[in-house]
Amino acid sequence: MKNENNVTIHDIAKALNISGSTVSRALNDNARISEKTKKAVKDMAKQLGYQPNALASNLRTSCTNTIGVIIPRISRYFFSSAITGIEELAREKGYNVIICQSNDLEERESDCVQTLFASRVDGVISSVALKAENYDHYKTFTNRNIPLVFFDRVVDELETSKVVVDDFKGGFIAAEHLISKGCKRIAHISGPQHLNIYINRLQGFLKAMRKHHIVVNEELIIESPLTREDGLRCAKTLLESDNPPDAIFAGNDTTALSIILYAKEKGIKIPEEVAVVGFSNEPFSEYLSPSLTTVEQSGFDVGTKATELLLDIIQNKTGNKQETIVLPVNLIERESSGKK
Amino acid sequence: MKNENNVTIHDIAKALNISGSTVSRALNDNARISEKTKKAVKDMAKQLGYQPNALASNLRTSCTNTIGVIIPRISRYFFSSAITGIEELAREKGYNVIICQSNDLEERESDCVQTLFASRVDGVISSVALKAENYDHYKTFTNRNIPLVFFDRVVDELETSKVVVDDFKGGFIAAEHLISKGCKRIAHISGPQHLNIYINRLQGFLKAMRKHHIVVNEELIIESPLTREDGLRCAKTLLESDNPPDAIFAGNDTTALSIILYAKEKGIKIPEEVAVVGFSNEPFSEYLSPSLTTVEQSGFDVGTKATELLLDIIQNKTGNKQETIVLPVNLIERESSGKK
DNA sequence: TTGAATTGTGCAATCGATTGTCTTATTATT
DNA sequence: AATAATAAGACAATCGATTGCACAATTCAA
Repeated sequence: MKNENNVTIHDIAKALNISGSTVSRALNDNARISEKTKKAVKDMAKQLGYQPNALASNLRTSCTNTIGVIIPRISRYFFSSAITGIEELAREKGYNVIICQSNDLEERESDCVQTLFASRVDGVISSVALKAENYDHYKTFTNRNIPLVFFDRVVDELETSKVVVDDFKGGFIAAEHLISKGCKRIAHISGPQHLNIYINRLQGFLKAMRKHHIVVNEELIIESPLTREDGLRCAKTLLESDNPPDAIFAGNDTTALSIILYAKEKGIKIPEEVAVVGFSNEPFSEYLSPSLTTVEQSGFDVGTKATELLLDIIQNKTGNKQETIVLPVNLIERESSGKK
Repeated sequence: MKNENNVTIHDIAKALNISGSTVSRALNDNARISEKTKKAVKDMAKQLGYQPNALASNLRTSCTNTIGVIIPRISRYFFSSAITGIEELAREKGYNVIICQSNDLEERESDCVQTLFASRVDGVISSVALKAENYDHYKTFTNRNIPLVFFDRVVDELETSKVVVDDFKGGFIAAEHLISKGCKRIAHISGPQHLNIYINRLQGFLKAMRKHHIVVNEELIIESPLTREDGLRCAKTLLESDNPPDAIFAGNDTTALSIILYAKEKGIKIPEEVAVVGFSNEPFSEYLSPSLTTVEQSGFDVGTKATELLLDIIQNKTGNKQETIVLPVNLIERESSGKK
């Protein structure tokens, strides 16, 4: 068992009989230090196994080179790939990433904010919790000018830069696709209407309906938390009604999955009796049978873009430009809507 | 735009006309401070919107209440659920979590180690990169007595506490299950043999074969990195041979997926012509058709257990007990091995 | 009443790296 | 040769919270 072997710049300084400040500057390639000294310092640092103590440095410079991420749940593929995108770019630019999960709860989200603030992150990327209705906790950052970028689940109330996918267009192309397949009674299972993404998907859907002069039946638009369980409830409601729809555009793939499973159980044929389109292109969607037609959104791209935006703000401090970036989506046609 | 509004204990001290040390002690509920003063301090702290600066505290106490996690890739469900388990418990115990992805590369893994060390994490939980063959970088932690716990992907070379699932038993029950279904020529696609998990799965498989007096044909045991692509190669090799197997136990679900897709493409019937069993119970496995029989392992439980172990070491510092905890697995029977 | 014990706070050093300012040595300029 | 300019490095303060020790005020025992 070796001893605490924590080498500091002062140990290097002592070994070379120079001052700590010189060591610090040498390690940071400061112009005021001669090449000779720099080399000596760096060699000695390596020899002693010196590893900088980020805590000390951060305290002094009050900049941690760390960005915080708040997401609902890491185990959802969209979010984990967003994180991959965030981490990739952040690391490349020399930033660390701290991840917190809100589990879609407001209280947890508030905890995450405190945690990240206590860690003095340089900026934050967040996607809000489904069940949050109050966003005051984010003021911890905005009040102190800590850059904040939202992605995917954004709310108008929070005035920051945002990165979203084109949910409106996603809803539109999903609906238009179903219309092109000859469907007439098209239902939509929408998500919580305080979140823009679900509002936009619904609006896109409605736009397509109007464009093609299809009367929208109110009974065919239902709101849902879009979970596996609630998806079953929706499936039941829609498919067991007196006048069931001939197509369903589900607010996400999870709900579409519930519908497919329910239909299979009841012997309802997809896509012949009811066509189904989801949203997200979750990894499982491709392997369902029938495979699921869905709107693809790249978590990786969203994460990367959000990070790009955040680092710009951190580094330039160019005031509050408050951009909203919209990334493209595209339809992946599969069997559930009739593709052979 | 508000000003930098960073309240420190000294601001509280000034406001109450007491010293900083008293404020610090009051906030930490030190016994030497009177209740009256404590209350005054806490009220003032709230009033001024004080938020402790973890950096300063960490620097002084050289303990960050943070644990580091190194995993191959967050987007694999097993790992993301492990993280969920880690985070859950860590948060409950007052620890933060920093996550780094190695992308299965040795170099990246080494970077992660540096990053976490620079952040002075109190302990580390790791699952090694597939492509790592040298593990010296972990000495950064072990040399300095920073607690380290491995999970799932562990190597004997590293002498630390470990949490794994019962891969041996997993291999055994998978094989025995296939045998019970009447399969005679059973193939196994194994993973890299420098990782215990794959060694153990293979050994469990072999044990079952021996137990049931089935001769193991060497051609039927192949090693693979277990990716989607390589799975196809394996499927081709096995299914197009002159004497194809009547069952395949794949080292993971991804490879099993490749086999199912390949078989579907070639019109080979599963499970009639060839039965398939996977490992992990990925989210998609249930929805494949045929649905995939697989060995379930709970990432969440593994993560939780690893955290429990790590926090024990951090808090008790009870030397190097070097436990290895083995969590149970169980077989989930589905269509790919004959379940109706 | 006096010395001892107890209680409540303040002082100042500390963690390790950074940085503004000062000092000394060296080189350039006229 | 004398002065200015530059280069290389040292000193010491600083970031914010913690903590060993000192000290004053109060209480208690004898």
